Amino acid sequence: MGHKPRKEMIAETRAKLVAAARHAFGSVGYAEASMDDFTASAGLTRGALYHHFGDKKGLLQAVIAEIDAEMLARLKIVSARADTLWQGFVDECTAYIEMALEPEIQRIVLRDGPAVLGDPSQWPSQNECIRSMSENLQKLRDEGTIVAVDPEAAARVVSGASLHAAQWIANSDDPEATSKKAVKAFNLLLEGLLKQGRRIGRPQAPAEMDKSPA
Amino acid sequence: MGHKPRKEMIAETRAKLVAAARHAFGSVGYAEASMDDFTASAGLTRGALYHHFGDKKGLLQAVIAEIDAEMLARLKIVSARADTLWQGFVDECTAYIEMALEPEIQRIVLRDGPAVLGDPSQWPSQNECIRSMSENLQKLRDEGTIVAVDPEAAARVVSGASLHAAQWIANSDDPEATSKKAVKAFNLLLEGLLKQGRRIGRPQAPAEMDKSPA
DNA sequence: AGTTTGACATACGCTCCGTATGTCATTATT
DNA sequence: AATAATGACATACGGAGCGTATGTCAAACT
Repeated sequence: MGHKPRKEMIAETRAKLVAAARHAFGSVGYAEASMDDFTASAGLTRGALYHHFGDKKGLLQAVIAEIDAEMLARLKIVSARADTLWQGFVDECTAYIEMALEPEIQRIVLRDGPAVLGDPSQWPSQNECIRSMSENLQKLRDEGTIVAVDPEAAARVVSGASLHAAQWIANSDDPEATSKKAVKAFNLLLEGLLKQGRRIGRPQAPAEMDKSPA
Repeated sequence: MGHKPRKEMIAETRAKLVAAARHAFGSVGYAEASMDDFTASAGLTRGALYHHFGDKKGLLQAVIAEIDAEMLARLKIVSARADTLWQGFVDECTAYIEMALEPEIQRIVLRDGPAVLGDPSQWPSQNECIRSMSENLQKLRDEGTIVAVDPEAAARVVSGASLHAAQWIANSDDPEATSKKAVKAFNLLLEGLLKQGRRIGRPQAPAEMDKSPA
């Protein structure tokens, strides 16, 4: 039985390192994660890490890139199966909030990432989720659903809002109740983007997710 | 010539440590700031630091509390001199964005703080700015200007939006242009909170800051 | 005056990171 | 096919930084 080809072994090593780091970063945080420890847990040493990723930051970048790609894929699925563009956009935002509730994403991508690598808007992965959101907003603008606004600008403030909503929910004593309040407030903000008259009347009671404008 | 009373000397020492740490954290970041270095720059040693603040995190907390207090004071001034509650709220948000552009605030409070101390919503200083914003929103709701929404929820998503707007602006190649786009998008979101009909008609051209509803 | 308290400095050990070097298998060369 | 060269890792070493344990000295107390 032949050994696996070289390329595969290398890819496997990289994958093992990324997986081990992802677990360590996600559970104890970047600063507390010992390189000796988590490389050992992958059956390797720091030698491999420095060889493949240059340094600890480089590995964090790789981990974030991986998570970011997964997030993007999930978001695409969500927005693709909506009936209208607006509904897809709203659904995508909601999904974004839900993803930001996951501890791994919150810790690695949303907290340690910016602290270690600087502002996400400068990342090479360019926060793919923002791009996706921008594209949707661009279409909504062309379609005439939302007012004239810079798509990227809107995408950034919206993602900021959803991100904080998620963090608030995640750290809340009663995530269920908090989630309802946060999502409602968030949806109100989103409606600020809609053109005059497209906004539907809202009952005072906790409303269902708004149906998209025809 | 008498030496200063004991209490004053101690307070002075604490202040010197906080000031030195604030400068170090703000310029090179929390992780890169050497305790030996910045305590020495204050004419002290780590002994004083551990005595007064327990550890490096404790000092970061003190620094953030100080900055937070300053931010709150500035925001109160801004909102106090507005003609209407809504205008005050909008002004306060704008001021929040502008403050978030300051490197020291951005780095210490918005990036390193959450990474080291966890989610700001759990901080003892409780993010005083959020509280202030919540109070304003509560009044706006009582007044009937905005729709029924949980004030804290709205405050959190709004601060998240403004924060990301600020980071985007701060790291932009052309802060002037980016600022215009970001603030416009942000103001649109804010209008989502207004009651039906209170929303003013918006021209397509980059609008001035909206005048408050009567 | 003697005792106690507490504000700070000094000293020590430990962990962790980055680099420099070594080793062995795979690939390229002739 | 034999040798050279590359590259994927492991090992070894040095340095920095942090936390703690201990020491010192002045101020407050009795």
